[in-house]
Amino acid sequence: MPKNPPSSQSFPRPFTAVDVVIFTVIDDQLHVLLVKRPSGSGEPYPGRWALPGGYVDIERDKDLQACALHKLKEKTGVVSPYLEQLGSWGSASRDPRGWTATHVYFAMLPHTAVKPAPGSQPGEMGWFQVVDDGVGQKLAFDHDTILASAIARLRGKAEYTSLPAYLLPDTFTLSELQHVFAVVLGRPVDKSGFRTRVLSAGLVEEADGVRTGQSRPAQLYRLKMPQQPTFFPRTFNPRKD
Amino acid sequence: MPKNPPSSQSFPRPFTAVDVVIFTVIDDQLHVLLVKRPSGSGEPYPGRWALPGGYVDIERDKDLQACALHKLKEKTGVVSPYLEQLGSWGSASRDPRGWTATHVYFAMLPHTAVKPAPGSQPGEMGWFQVVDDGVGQKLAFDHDTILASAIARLRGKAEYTSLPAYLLPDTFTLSELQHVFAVVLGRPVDKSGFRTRVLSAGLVEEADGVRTGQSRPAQLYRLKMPQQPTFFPRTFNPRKD
DNA sequence: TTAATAGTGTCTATAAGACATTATATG
DNA sequence: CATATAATGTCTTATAGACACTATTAA
Repeated sequence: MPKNPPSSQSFPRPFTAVDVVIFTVIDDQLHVLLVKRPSGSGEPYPGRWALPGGYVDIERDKDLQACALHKLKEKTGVVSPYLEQLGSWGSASRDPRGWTATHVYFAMLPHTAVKPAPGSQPGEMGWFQVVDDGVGQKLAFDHDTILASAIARLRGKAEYTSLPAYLLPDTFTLSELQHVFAVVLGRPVDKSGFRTRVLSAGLVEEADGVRTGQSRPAQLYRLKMPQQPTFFPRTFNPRKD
Repeated sequence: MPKNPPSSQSFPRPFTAVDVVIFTVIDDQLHVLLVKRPSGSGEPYPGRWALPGGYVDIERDKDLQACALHKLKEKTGVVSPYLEQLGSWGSASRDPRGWTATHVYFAMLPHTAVKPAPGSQPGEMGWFQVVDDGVGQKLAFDHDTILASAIARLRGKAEYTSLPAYLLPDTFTLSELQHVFAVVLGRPVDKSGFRTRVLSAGLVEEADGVRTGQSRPAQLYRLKMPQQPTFFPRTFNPRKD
């Protein structure tokens, strides 16, 4: 990062922001968390829904990921979610307040882990169902584009990694796991093939206990290595006839 | 990106930079372009090698990608390379001059396309062979980490996409294509399987002419859709015996 | 004619897709 | 016993891997 006014560095700097795309599954549907833009004067996109985020505070945030985790905890109470970087968007035109670059993170949570934020007003924040490549309404800034990119990433990675597993609580049955893959992929997933795939990849290990219901109880499992997603040797590849 | 001093926005802002990891193949080896840090007083990491890049100029650069393309053209003369975003790195500590976030791009070029930059001194810029996860020496800033991440991305994507094809000129033989995959993956690639894979994925189409040499001439091919990489239905998966 | 590389064919291994069958719980 | 879902089994198909074989050029 070379040649710029040595010692002074007084040239104008863009704004630096962090936004977080937070996914969860509610009632068997993929949802994303949005917050309402404030309506004060001078505020861009007043009243519009937007991804949770904000400017980097160089006093408080030691790095970008810490900033993202902070915003995530603020909105959901969740401390260690699955979090990966999605990308960054920066241009002169995306924010009327000036040249802004935002670093976007991508989080996945079981809905059971979310605690309503204590100090927040109802109506300022909400879970929106994901339909196709968005939430069916225009968002603030370029957040439509960013959200579409996050959805594409999630669906794409669901074809060859274990990502959707992070939408479930710590223990789950194989049927629940299969179901959350089907929800993310938007198509049915074959049971037998799915089980072989998951078990032979060493994605899960048995946990104590079973899930009881109206029928035969199901074995509980947990992720063997929750720190990082597992890569399957092949993508899902349904026959096209 | 909400709630901050309305109207004023006079809080301190991080520096915003763009760096570019530029890969090419020289003499059958993967190489990356590095530039030497200036040695003036107040300059961080004087004399060290670093990724080409620099601060975003909000007057000149309309967005991050334009900034990356500008830096790429400046160093190599190349105008439309394969370019994708790698990620961003930002923290209080990665640059002694202050809180800095850099947006890193990832480019791939045929070495034949590179024109020596007109105004640059020799010794200020060089192609370094990639060995394992770096270039065998400590780089400026956190550029070791960034470079390792870029190498991992390239090798990883070579397992299931056509990315390495962007290291070749417009037309190439299937043997040349197979060879550049072997160079990137760091292991031999079977000829027959590779050809079926490439041809049935519709990655390439025949171009006019053949490559002549000491033996049977080889058909030339070109990428069918150079705008975006092709995804193969499976990863490479050599038997482990 | 030989060397060298281009290009094809054959066989096997792996894992997914489709779908049928068996197992085990509740009511 | 009926029902529901868990769990497993069977058969087919797609594609990679290994490697042998044929084709076509130059020297």
